[in-house]
Amino acid sequence: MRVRIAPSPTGVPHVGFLRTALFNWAYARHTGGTFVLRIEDTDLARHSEESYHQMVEALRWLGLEWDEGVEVGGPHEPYRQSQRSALYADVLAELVEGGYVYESFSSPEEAAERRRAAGEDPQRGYDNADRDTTEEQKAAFRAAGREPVWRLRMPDGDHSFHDLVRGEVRFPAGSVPDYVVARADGTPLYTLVNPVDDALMGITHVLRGEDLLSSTPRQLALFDALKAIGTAHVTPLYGHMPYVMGEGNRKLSKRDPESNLFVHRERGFLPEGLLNYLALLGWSIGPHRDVFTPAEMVEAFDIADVVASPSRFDLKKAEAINAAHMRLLTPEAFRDRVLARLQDDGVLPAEPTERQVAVLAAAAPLVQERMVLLGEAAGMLGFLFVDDDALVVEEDARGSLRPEAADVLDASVRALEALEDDAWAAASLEAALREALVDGLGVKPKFAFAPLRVAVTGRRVSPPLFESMELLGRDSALARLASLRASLG
RNA sequence: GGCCCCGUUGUGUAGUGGCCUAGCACGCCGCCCUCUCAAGGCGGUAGCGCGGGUUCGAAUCCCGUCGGGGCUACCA
Repeated sequence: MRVRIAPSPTGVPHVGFLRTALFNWAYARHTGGTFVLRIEDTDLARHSEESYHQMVEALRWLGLEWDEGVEVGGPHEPYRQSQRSALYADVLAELVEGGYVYESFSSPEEAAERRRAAGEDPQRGYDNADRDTTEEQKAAFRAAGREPVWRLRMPDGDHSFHDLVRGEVRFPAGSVPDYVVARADGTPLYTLVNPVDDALMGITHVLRGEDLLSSTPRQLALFDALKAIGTAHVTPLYGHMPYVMGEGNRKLSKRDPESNLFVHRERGFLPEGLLNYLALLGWSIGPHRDVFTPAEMVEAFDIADVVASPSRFDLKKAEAINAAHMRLLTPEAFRDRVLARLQDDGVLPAEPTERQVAVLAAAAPLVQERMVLLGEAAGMLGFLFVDDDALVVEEDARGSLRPEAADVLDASVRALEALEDDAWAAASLEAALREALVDGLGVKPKFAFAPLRVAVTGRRVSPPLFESMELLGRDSALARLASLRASLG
């Protein structure tokens, strides 16, 4: 079993493509087959090296490692079409020799005109009229300075095949015209190159996007010819993945930020979280369950279980799945990922101090089930790694303060200062503050602790207050209480 | 226009003739818990596009219809 993905590096990595890549990868891993990465960069005008690197990076970030292909090599090198021109020229020559392709001099306008003259819809395209052009006519065209393209002669009759996800698909005779496989100058088109590479690389299953469904009869016809000339030995089975939709009723567009894998990474999705969500777009691991690991997916995945109908990319659901994966992480793994993210965000240095490492280790478990995305780490934990006088009290936090905040802070400071140094721990802090504020001032817990949270963390939402104060330490906590108190006048 | 694909609550799905008074998850709403926010618990909201068949029985099979999408390049 050999599958491949063949991205055209013309943009940023799109989640729809990545979902297709994921299904290919999972199927290969499930069956013990081989996953190939080939780059379709025949259209030099549109592809970019930067985009190529992004494709590779995106696949690796998601953990979709390929067994053969660019960067890792393999028995069918090279894996970039732009470097395989000689191969295509050979195959084209053999197709010409075998009479499977022919020279076609009609321009699109001429074909349309003939359709009109015959009373047909000109939009039906080329009409196979050049199949019988005589050598004399060809000579005349050439004498007139005209150049032909090469077209594959489509077999007569209906074209049907068994799609791995949709079942039997049939195209009636005459609905698929002979199509162009190479330009006049011999440069091959995608229509030739894609099946030729699949043939040469021994691809057995082509799992690709639904947009290619209607070109399948043409590729199957080419495969027949390739087999006849000895280039292909097996015809792959085809399966077409449904679209990933965006807002409204349209495909998730390249211009839609949600389509860009890197914006999700930047926001702090876990690779396994996003992978899990992508898998849910058209596949289900089973009833009553939708959170699973890549390994569990590999174990369960079968292309036959992919649904045929398009699905909408739902960021809310994606985030919920990611949140579940955050909680699934071991505390150590979670801490490590948070550390890396905090470093990326400039909250912690590349070489954190022992103290910072210790604080993070103690703090991470406090936020593991409060975070949906890694990107929230800086906001949730930043207060632990900032100097007291540099703490920013956010606007909405300050705005949430009630009139009794000053009294609460005063009482808190008094109670806290009375606390022995070795009693500076969450449980005793809570006991002391409850006594002073709830019992002493008669303020409801909800309102008693809010000003403290704002003072200590600068935010309305934070890790648990007493644990936070313990981590911060006595001096820092008291300084922040005093600071907010002073700003209240 | 032609051809192709698709059609279960707002979203993703389970469902392959009786287990379906259609399950699960996300979302949304409410309640509980609670130092915030989460997490967790409980409850609620909302669906088989429509019309005909076939059958004792249809979300499941057939036909039609409507709706949506795609393809229809000397792009990939």
